[in-house]
Formats: sequence, structure tokens, C-alpha cells
Amino acid sequence: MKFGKKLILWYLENKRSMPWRETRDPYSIWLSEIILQQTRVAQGLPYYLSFKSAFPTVFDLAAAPEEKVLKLWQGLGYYSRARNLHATAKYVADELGGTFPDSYASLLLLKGVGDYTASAIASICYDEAVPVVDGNVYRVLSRYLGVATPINTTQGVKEFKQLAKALLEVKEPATYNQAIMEFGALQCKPQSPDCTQCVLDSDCVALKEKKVGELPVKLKKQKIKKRYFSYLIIQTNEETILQQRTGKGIWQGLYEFPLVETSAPISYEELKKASVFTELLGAQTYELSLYKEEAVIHKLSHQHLYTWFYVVQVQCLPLLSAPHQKVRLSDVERYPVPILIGNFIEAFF
DNA sequence: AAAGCGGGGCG
DNA sequence: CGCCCAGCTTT
Repeated sequence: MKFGKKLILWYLENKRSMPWRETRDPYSIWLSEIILQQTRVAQGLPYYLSFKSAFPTVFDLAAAPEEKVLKLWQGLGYYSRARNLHATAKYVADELGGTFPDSYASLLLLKGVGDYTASAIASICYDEAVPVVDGNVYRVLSRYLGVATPINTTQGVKEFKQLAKALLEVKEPATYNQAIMEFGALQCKPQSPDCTQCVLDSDCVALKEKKVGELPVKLKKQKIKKRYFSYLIIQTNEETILQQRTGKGIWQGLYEFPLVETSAPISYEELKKASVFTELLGAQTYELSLYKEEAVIHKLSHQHLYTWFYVVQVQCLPLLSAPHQKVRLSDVERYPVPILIGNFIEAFF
């Protein structure tokens, strides 16, 4: 039997039940696809449910304040997805009357929608015969066909896209695309797949050549940078100071406490010399305590953040200018913050 | 073509 | 501790 037919039969028997598999509504499919980019189903599922609950339609999402969208997204990471999600919702609601684009080419023009997501929506919602190539598909195809071209190179992307297109079941792209991805997630797993229980075992090149553990090939990994953050929790009995991250870099749009970043760990004495420190505290007297002696280490894919939280108790806050803003202590938890900050807030407040 | 962007789960 | 996850955008 043909590759695609086998996958579809396997899928109909083994697929997991998921809320976005109960519909072909483009808004729901689009939402699920954005949430699931570089994200496991188990991690994304609760976010999908809360977004659907808070924003049942694209109009609800479009009408929401950006902060509310970021707050709901808090903890999911890759926050540009949330900002692009919101921008696209506004575009679809305001410019397209709430109707999503209905082809691969037109979907590709939406912010936050790349080749994979456009293909997924076009095939699942509109039966367009376009192949999806996500992490699962790379793995299944490289093993099944024994292709060792590195998947994170221009050549690899091009080659696997072509292979995916050649193997696509053009009569039922919606089912086939979901089948190959589900097969990659459940059967042809990254680590220790059970090839003795595989419906493709008779034709799998990697299995035949004992190369399952070597495929797919992925080039190097970037070096991890270390950064040193000293946060200032400057507070009275009622208020503290937050700032919003803008510009480039991590956590765009999220909030944090006033930050002193240095190229190496610093002492309290050195911290006191920071301009932000004098700007926010002036000459007034204060009580300062280090929340925790050891650095809190927060790991991102490509950065390790060594973090200290300095709590500064003061009588009153100075007049603040952007980006700093006064926030009532009881309101701190309303702001969208990175997990690093959220964990501190939870433990400290 | 390469870098940047989160957080969590698993062996 | 390294790898990977229903990738996209910017440089």
C-alpha cells in the first residue's frame, strides 16, 4: 500500500482527540496553529481553551486590548506570536469583514503566518492540496526515505518541501497532513521510537540501514550567552514601579521591574552607582534587601539569565517618566510579565 | 544564510 | 544537561 494511505489508516485508528479537530472553522484552526508553533500540544492546549473562551470570534480578539492578549499568552513564550495574532485578528475583522483568506497564497500574507501555517490552514480548512512541513514531517520523511540533508539549511528546507509535495495525498490533504504530523508525534518520535510496532517498517530506509537514531540531521546549535540582571523592586506600602520592554530583544511588550543589566555579576555597591538607581531613588533614605543571595538562573533557548532581585522599601516614589510607571501593589499581577518575573511576584507578593 | 525569539518536558 | 516541540521574522 501507498505511504499516504497507510498513514491515513494509521491516523484514523490512533489520532488523539483535540478540540481543534472538531472543527474546520478557520479562526479556530488559525488560533490553534499559531499557539502550537514550536510548542507541544500538552503545553498549548490550555492556552487554546482560554483564548477560545475569552475570544469566541475573531471580532472579540480584534476588539481586545493588546495587554489582555499578552496577559493570556503569558508563559507560552515567543511573544511576537501574540502580537502578530492580535494584529492579524484586527486585519481580518476590520479589513476582511471577519472572513479569513481562503488560499495558501493569501494566508501567507498574514502576520505570523509562514509556509507551514499557511499550508496547514489551507489544507485543513479548504482542502487545498499543499503539503505541511513541520518538525514532525522532517523527521518522518528523513527517516522513511533515508534523507540525510540537514533540515535547517536552505537546501534542506527546499528538498523536504519537494518530497512532502510528492508524497501528499492530493485527494485528502486535510487528513493526510494531520496524519503525517500525528504519526511523527506519536510513532516516529525523536527519541527511542518503537520501530517494531510501526506500520511503515517494511519500507523505512532508516530502519533498514539502522540509521533511525541519526536522522534527521540538524546542524549545530548556537552558543548560549550569559546575561546578568539586577531588578529593583522599589516600593512603598501601596505602590511599586514597572516598565514595559520595547524595541528589540526578548520579552517585547511584557512588563518587568526597573532593570540594571551588566556584563558581569555586580555587588550592591556597584549597583548603587547605576544611573537608574539614583534616578528612581534620588537622595532619599531607603531600606534595601537582597531577596535571595544566589542568582536566580532563568534559561532561554539561547541565553542564560543570572538574576538578582533587590527590594527597596521607600517612603514615597519620585515623579516618574517613561518607561517607568507607578503600579498599585494589588495591580501588579494584572500585567503581562515573563515567567522569570511572574515566579518572583508569586513568591514575594 | 544566519541569528533571534520562550518555556517546558523528557531521557 | 542537551534536545526538541503543528516556526516566523529580521538582519
